[in-house]
Amino acid sequence: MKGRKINLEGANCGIARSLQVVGDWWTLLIVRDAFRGYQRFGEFHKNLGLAKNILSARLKKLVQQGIFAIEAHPDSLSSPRYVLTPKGEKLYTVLVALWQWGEENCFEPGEMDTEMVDTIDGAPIKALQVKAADGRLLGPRDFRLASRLSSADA
Amino acid sequence: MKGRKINLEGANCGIARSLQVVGDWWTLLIVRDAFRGYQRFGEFHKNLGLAKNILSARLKKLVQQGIFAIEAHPDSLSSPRYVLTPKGEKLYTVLVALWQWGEENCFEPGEMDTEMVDTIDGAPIKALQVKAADGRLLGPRDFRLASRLSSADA
DNA sequence: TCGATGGGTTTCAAAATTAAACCGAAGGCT
DNA sequence: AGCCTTCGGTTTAATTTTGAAACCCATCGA
Repeated sequence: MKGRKINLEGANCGIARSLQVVGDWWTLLIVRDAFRGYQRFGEFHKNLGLAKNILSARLKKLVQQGIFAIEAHPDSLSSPRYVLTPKGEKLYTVLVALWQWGEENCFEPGEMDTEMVDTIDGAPIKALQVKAADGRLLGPRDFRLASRLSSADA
Repeated sequence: MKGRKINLEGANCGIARSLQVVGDWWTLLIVRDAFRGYQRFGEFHKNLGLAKNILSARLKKLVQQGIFAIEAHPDSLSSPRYVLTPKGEKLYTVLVALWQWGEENCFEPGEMDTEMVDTIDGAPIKALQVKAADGRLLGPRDFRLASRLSSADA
């Protein structure tokens, strides 16, 4: 995946396309921090501890791809702020999914000391669930990929 | 992120932990293909077009981390099969989230010709939604990270 | 037995990541 | 004004990772 390219097979797949955008090391952590309220280069840098040139490259790429927009703070010529665009904000579902999977599968019970809570009432948010069109809960093997056009697939 | 390590700050975060496991290039595509039914080294290799040494390294890591298990096909000494463990299968929510984000944000309207459908009735699955404990729909800015222990945070 | 597959490992070049040094602009202080 | 610090990067050089291709070996089929 050297040149940020994926073979053609995958390019037609939503997952592959998403990963082309946010599959880089650090990228989703930068986005996560943006949700935490970070906006400035130095904030991301200090919090994540990644090399500045890499952060610079990632932010540049993310701005190009419309995940972040640069806000050149209007009231002064101060340093640029990187703010999530609506497209970037929509990644929250991905972050929640990763958070939940990590919480369930990558921590000792009771090890994790933070949680995602509802801003309004402070209650933990509900676990994400994959559901069928009619609302049935779907498990890991209850869905498949199907061709939308042409014949109704096998 | 060179040595597959994340700084301490992030290590306490479910997202960071998840990415330590599945944040590598190719990894989630390998998992995706596993959901498609691929099990053999050569299948992943041919379909993804990644270098064999990298595939080898990824599979090894994923097996170690309990995402895949090796099934040494019982009825013969044939080649190993890489099958998802329950832990690996639970990644489907992450894949669905990435799929949906990609579909909405990385394709021209009508460009994508596949979809995720319910195995039972073939209907497209419902869009994932982040919800509050009480069922309210939560938007990108309607949640935050909170400390679980100690004082009730600011 | 011979060639072809499958499933890797080894090797080496190309590319990405890193840490650290450097740089210019803006702000604060005296 | 001069000086120092901070911020937001870029540049450079060393280290890692990745990728492509070559190679290995066990099994399979004829």
